[in-house]
Amino acid sequence: MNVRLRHDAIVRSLRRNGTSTIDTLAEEVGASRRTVLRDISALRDEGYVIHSDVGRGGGLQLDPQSIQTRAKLSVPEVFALLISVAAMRAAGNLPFAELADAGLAKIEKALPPDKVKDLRAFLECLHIGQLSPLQDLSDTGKMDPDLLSAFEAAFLNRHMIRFDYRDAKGRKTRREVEPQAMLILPPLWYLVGWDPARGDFRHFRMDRISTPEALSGTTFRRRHVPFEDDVCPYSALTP
Amino acid sequence: MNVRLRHDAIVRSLRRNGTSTIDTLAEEVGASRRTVLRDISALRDEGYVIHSDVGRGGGLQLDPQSIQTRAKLSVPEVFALLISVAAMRAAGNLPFAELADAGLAKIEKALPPDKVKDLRAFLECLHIGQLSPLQDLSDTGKMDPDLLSAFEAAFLNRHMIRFDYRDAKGRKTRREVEPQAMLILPPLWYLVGWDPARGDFRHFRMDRISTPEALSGTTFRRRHVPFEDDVCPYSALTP
DNA sequence: CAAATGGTGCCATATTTTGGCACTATTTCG
DNA sequence: CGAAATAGTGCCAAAATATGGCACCATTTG
Repeated sequence: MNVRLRHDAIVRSLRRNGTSTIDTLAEEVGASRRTVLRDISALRDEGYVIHSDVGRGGGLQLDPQSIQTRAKLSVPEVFALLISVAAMRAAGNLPFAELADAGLAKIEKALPPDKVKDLRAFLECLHIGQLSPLQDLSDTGKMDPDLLSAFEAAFLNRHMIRFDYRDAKGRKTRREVEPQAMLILPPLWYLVGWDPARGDFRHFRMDRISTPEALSGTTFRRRHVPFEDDVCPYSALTP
Repeated sequence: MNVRLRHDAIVRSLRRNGTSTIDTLAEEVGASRRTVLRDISALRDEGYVIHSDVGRGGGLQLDPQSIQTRAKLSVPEVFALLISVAAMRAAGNLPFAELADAGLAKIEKALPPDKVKDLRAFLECLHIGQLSPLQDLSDTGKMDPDLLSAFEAAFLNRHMIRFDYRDAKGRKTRREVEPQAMLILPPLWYLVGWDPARGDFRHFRMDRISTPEALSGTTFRRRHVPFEDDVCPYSALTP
C-alpha cells in the first residue's frame, strides 16, 4: 500500500477509535508494527499532534484540532481569498480574523517567492474605507467575472487597462486608464485610474465595468493617489 | 536528489526560462532525460498545465495560471476562511466571489468527510442580513479570540454555552444559553441563543461576550429561530 | 531528407521503504 | 515486587520503488 494512503488510513482509524494501540493500527492498515511507528513519527513531523500513553490501557490519541487539509489552490484563488478576508476585516470587526489570517499566512508561505512579491504589490494598491450611509445602492450590479485576471495582469505588470464603462446616468464610454489603485468602500468596489486623455484620476465602480482587457504592450509609472484621510492602504497580513 | 525537490526545481526552471527543452531541464536539475520526462508526467497529473511543442525550436512551457500552492490548513482555519468569505459576499457584491468560492470548494474537498458534515451544520446556523444605518457603532469592541473554538464545539455537538455578557448599558451578566444561530449584520455579529432561564431567544453581540465556554455535558434540541424576512440563512458554497 | 524535439517501453541497477528482531523505558495490574 | 502491556529505537536483510540507459516512434522545421 502507498505511503500516502496508509497515512490517511492511520489518521482515519485514530479519529474513529479515539484511542488505538500500535498493534491494532498495524492490523487495520495491513502494515507491520515497525512501519506504523515510522508513520506515526512522520505524521507528527507533518504537524499532527498524537498523544501517547505507555503501559496497560495506553495507546495513541490524535488531537482533532491538529487535523490538516492539504488543498491545492491556484494563484488567482489565493488572491481572491486574500482580498475577501482583507475587505471583510476592513469592513469592520470580523470575528475569527486571526484564524483567517493564520490560514492565509500559511497559504502565502506555500506560494512561490516571486508570487508573494506580486501579492504584496497588489495589496499596496488596495485602499479600504467606509462608505457614506447616504450612498444610493439601488442599482448595484454584478461584477464582470473576467475582472480579476485582467486586473491582476494590469496591476502586476503595470499595463494599462481598457474597458467599457456605464456611468451613473447610464452613459456608455470606452476608457483606457492606468490602474493606480483599488478602492473598497463596502459593499462597493472602485478602480482608481489615471486617465491620460483627461489628465486626471477617475473612479470607476467595478460593477459598471464590462469587457475589461489588459493592454500588454503598455506600461506606466505609479502616481500618488490622493485619498481622503479615513481611507488607508491595506497593510499586508504577515509583516 | 529528492523527488519533491526535483519537481520544485523543474517548476522553477520552467517559470524562469519560459521555454525549456527536456535536455536543458535534465542538465539543470541533475537528472536523466528519462527521469525528467517522468517528472513532467507526474506534474501534469498533479494539475500543472505544461504545453509541449515538438520539432526544432520546440520545448516545454508551463502555464503560469496552473501554478498551485499546497498549503496545509487546520480545520478552524478553514472555518474562519469560509465564514469570512460567506460574510463578505453577503455584505454585498464581493468581486471575485466565484474564485474565492472555487478555492474554498477545493479546500472543502480536501477535508475529511465528517468535517464537511460539521461544516454544513455550522453554515446552517449562519444567518446574514443588512444592518440598519441608524445603528450606533461607536462602542464596537474586539472579539474574544476563544470564541470560534467554543462556538465550533457548541454548535457542532449541540452543547450549551456559558459566557459573561456586557449589555449596551454596561451591565454584566453571566449567561447559559443554547446556541441556535449566528446572525451577521456587518460589521456586527450576534449569537442567537435560547435562554432556558428566561424561556425566550436573546441576541448577544459577539464583541460583548467574554470567557466563552462550551458545556460539554449538555445537549439541546434545535428550535425554529424567528428571523425577519430580509435575513436569510447562508446557503453552502458547493451544492 | 536530416536534425531537433517530445514521448514510450523495457530492463538492469541504484535507492528507498518495509518487516523482523532484539532491545529499552514506562506504566498498570495482581 | 514481578509480570504484562504498552510506546519507542537501532540495525540489517529483504522487498518495493525510482532511476538511468537504450532503442525506438512521431512530429515539426529548415
